[in-house]
Amino acid sequence: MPRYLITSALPYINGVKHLGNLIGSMLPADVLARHLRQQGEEVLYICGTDEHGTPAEIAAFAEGKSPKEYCDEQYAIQDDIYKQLRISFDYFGRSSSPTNHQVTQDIFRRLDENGFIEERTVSQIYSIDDQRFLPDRYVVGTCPICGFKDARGDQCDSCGSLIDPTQLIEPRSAISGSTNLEVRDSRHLFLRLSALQDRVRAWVDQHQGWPATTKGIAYKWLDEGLQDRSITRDLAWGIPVPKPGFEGKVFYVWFDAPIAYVSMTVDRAKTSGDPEAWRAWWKEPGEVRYLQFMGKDNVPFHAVMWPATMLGTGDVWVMADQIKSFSWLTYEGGKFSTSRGRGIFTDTALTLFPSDYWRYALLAMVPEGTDSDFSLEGFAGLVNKDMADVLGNFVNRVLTMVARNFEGRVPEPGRVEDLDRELIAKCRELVVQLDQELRATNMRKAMRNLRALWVAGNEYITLAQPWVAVKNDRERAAEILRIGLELCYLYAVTSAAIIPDSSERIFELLGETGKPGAVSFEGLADFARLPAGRAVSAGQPLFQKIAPETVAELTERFRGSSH
RNA sequence: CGCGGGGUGGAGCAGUCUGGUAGCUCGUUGGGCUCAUAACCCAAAGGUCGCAGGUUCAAAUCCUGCCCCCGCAACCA
Repeated sequence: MPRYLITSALPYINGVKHLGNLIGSMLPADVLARHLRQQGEEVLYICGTDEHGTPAEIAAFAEGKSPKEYCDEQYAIQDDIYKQLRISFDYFGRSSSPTNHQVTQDIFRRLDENGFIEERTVSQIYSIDDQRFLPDRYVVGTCPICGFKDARGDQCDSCGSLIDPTQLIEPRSAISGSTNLEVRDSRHLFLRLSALQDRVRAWVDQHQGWPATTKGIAYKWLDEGLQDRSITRDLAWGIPVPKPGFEGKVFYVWFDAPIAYVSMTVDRAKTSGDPEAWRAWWKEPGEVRYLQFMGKDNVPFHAVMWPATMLGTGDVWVMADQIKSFSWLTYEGGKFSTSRGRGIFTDTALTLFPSDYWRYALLAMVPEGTDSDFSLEGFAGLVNKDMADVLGNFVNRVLTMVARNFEGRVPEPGRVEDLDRELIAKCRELVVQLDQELRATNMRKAMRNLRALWVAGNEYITLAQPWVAVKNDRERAAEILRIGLELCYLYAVTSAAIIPDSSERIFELLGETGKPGAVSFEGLADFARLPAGRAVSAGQPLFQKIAPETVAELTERFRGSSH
């Protein structure tokens, strides 16, 4: 039985992430991690913040802080949000940790020893007043083609032309606005991806089970031919390059970020008392099944660059078996935008509705394959219809009838009929399917399956008509309601990975002391979990509906500043 | 001719790789039920599968061309 290693693409440290970032990497990964643990599998789910690079340095500077201080604060904020969203990381680390410095430098040395590192001189814009080199996008000026005043150094946002920063008319620093710029030469180290291309392709060829998006992007890069890529930067905030002549330079964030998956595992091993425990996850390829989750923008790095890095070391590494990529979640038909305040971000989301509402709705609309659109109306529809009407109402109607007719206790088994047997057979089949879809990371299908289970329960109660039986056939009513309670138990267990809080709430109502997330699907549909006589409680409804006025108000509030 | 993804009943999506009665959720309409958060269950209506052409006994699915939308564009996370 393999061990399961799961990683979500590292969220960048700079600012709170939006709903699209959440559904595109962490939420599906969390569901898989929870589900596998629940089935008794050995799982390690790793994630953390990606902290290096120019944007972090500039954001820190803007707040008058050191990058370290800034990252410490931002890390705490993000960490707290993911806890509230019940993302069940086994470890949520940081790419700036001392361990990552060490691991990244070690891997670099191996690449260097193997001849995959090459020195080159590149010309870049240097800002004398900012005392730093400027990445292309941090140089702005007038577009030489269309005359747009605020064209960026890499591309003009107005006419779309690709430009070189040195072509800009009246170039200035995007950081300070200074026009005191010059072109300077700087020595950098390149990773010879061209020399690793064949190995990467051979590795990609071994993985036919990847989503079409992943394969498409990976082969696109390989078919165009991998270009050698600079892995160093003239920055202060990052991992120092351990090579004579490169003092004062750091690694490019995209070099050290994926390596941080390994480092974070090492950090976790250190804190757990067995410093060598990380090897079981990264050094024993045959024993581990490794699944990565990310938005499609991250695919080139996970399917091509990072594998090239690891293959280039010549060492044994666990590499991805599955690269599960997601498309974009648009917001009310357009893009989420931090600067325009358009869209809902995770911190705000948690102040509006409970975590489970977001988890359920986002997973039901997950952009698996094609882009999908988030609208508050759609969100409210899923919460109101699926959660409140179908699941919440089911639990409520069963518990209420038990409270009124059986003194709030689990009835003794009564007379069984064909209808019951059909329901049980159906549930058994759906539970097996749900397990299969979740393991295959088919989130949409899994969600449909889960909902089908809920509908099956409502259909059963409607046909069995316990409200009639309680009047004239008590033995039959007992069995129907006993099954109704068993269905509640089954719903708690099957939805534990999706909506963990609500799932636990159902267990509480059923008088269960354990956690639904610790109960495997094995034998779940036998309908014999609840002891007769057990007191259950008819509490408040599980979910509150979202009113149309609330939808209208929130739609207006998050529409953003311009159009 | 930059790259990738997409255009399927009112809305959001699956199906396209491996051609063969067009499927799911919501919404709408009708019926049932009345235990429950005016909830639940059943049924029906509604689509020339972006446009044009081609291959085939047969095309949403394969081929060619065109139109439109979204995202990305390698010192950008």
